[in-house]
Amino acid sequence: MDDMRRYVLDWYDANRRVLPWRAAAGARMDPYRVWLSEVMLQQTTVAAVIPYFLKFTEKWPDVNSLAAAPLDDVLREWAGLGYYARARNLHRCAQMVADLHNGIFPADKDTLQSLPGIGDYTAGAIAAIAFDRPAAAMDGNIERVLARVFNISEPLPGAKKPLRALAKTIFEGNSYRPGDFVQGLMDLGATVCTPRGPKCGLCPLAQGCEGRKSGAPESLPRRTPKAEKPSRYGHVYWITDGQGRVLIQKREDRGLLGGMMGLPTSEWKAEIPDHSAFGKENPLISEGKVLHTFTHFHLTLFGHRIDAVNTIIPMKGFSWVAEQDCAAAMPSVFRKAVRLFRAR
DNA sequence: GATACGTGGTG
DNA sequence: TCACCAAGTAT
Repeated sequence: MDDMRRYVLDWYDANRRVLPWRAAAGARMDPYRVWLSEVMLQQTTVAAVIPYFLKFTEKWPDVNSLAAAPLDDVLREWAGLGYYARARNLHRCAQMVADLHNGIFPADKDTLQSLPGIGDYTAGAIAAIAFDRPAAAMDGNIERVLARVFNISEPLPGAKKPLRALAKTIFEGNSYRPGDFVQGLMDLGATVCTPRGPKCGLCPLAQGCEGRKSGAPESLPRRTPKAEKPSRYGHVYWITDGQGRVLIQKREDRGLLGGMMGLPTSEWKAEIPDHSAFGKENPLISEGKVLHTFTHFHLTLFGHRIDAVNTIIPMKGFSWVAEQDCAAAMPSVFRKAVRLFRAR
């Protein structure tokens, strides 16, 4: 086990990735930047996160400035990154750190985990990376590396338990460079022990890797197959005032796309909607459809345009905005819809 | 423990 | 092309 630690650290010293949230080798990390990057990286690729991280840190360089910002500003900047509960929790967490901890992030894993949006992994990662504490932190990369090195053939999520026990053994109880060890293991998983086509020839752990000896490291970790995604259908509306403005809606602040801006839509149902209900009095102009896949269902939205409706007084939650910049604050599904309508 | 919750890249 | 996947958390 100590060999593994040394191999990973040596490899990390020679191969560590340069990332915007990372300090120079050996330098102290800013807990705010560690926290912000870890939350953004939850289920999200490095490439997708980088521009958002740069935007956020430029606009809000520390936790107090983020805490002082209106939630709607934070949601606007988060638009397009997905999993919007993260942005709502991020803002709540910033306010709690600012108000309850005088703007200083706690270093203790359990205290970190009590904050909104910080779960088992993120709490361990912040404790280890920002404060160099020997805390267990198991993300998908480390899960994969461990499943291969120790040849854990039980499929996920059942394998979570033995993997978690393994992680606890590996991370806790050794206080030599715990932050670098966590990051080294993650970099190794991201660049060498990759989900497909692992580069075992470049791996510092290849010699003792049981998964490699078994002949099919790429098949690890195994997963139980996921259920097929159902489909849902609805309508999306492009309602203009004839003066370059379009009607938008702020969505309910919980649930799917909670608190985000969007175009007005009907409910999304499992049945394909019946257009004939409007009969020949149909005031809508059909504009094609938007296809989008969320985590747990496929969505088809039928587009409709209503032009020059300048007599509408927006109800609560609705407002007129300039067509040009309406998409910026919206999640991707609505950006697709805006693109559809503006292309005409 | 199971489910809700986004998005863009990839083979 | 399209199912799968990537630095998970909350309920």
